[in-house]
Amino acid sequence: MDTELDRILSEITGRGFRLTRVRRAVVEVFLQRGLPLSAADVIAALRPGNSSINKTTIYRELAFLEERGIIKEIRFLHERVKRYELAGGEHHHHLICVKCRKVEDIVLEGDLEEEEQRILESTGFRVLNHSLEFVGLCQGCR
Amino acid sequence: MDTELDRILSEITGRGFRLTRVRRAVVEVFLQRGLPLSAADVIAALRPGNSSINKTTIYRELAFLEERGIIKEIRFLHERVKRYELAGGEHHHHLICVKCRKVEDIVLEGDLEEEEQRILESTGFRVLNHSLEFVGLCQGCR
DNA sequence: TTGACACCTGCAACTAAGTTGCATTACACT
DNA sequence: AGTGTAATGCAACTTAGTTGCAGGTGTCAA
Repeated sequence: MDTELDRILSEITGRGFRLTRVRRAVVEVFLQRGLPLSAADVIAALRPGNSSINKTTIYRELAFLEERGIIKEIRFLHERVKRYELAGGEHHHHLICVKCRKVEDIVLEGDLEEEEQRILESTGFRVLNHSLEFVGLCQGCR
Repeated sequence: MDTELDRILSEITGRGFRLTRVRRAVVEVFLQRGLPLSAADVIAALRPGNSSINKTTIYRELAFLEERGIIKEIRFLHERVKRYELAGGEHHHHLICVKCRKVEDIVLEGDLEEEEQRILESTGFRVLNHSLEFVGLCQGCR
């Protein structure tokens, strides 16, 4: 876990960027939570220890980490807020419980490769990326 | 095409709701465009002929049509606005071109039934709904 | 055809999420 | 320790959508 933190931090410094108090804290929050977080989530997570963080800083930090490919943006259906999760893990999707709002990761068996190939052949559209999420009831809420 | 309009309008009146100027106009816009529209799109489409439509009315009308299952909400990755499209058509997904922003409908061959069954078995999560979109380059932009 | 009532509409003011400009602070390197 | 640039904080702004309320209009019954 901490090796993962070190890996990310040295990826940042290795490319000549500064390792600031806020930057380190934001990355740590993503590692601790392991789930998609909004700017508000990050701010709430940092508030207890660090009361003076500004929302502008967090928004800019999230943009910074996204541009460097350390986190990536995701949006959930029917939600207005941007969320981010750590990039670089295994390719997965999300299960979102409509009742308790819990989010789980899911790795599909057959991924969408064949569908994307078929789309290219039938329409000429070259898929670069897809977004897939499942909405329903988690085990506890059924 | 007009039979489809009639079908929707009589679905509205049949359930005891009024058929107003704005309501009819909004449904017509969705039928004409046949693609996901934001509130701003609808307003822009109605402005030429009908300069006095208010954005509040459009937002409320979209909520009305959604509650009655006539349109449904969709959100595209990296977009902040809500979009809606007519419900009731064949189950499909969207291809969104990153370059020209054009949107095409796509019907998948094998749909996600088996995956959803597998998810239920392995995690206990009952999928009610999914959202899937493909981002890439359309034939014209490649 | 008219009247009445509930639904619909428009306006203004508000909220939430995110963004921008600018002055100040603090990393990291010498 | 000093310096330059990246990072930060504050305030003001933007965009998308929402709410309260007063007034208007479609529909149904008489």
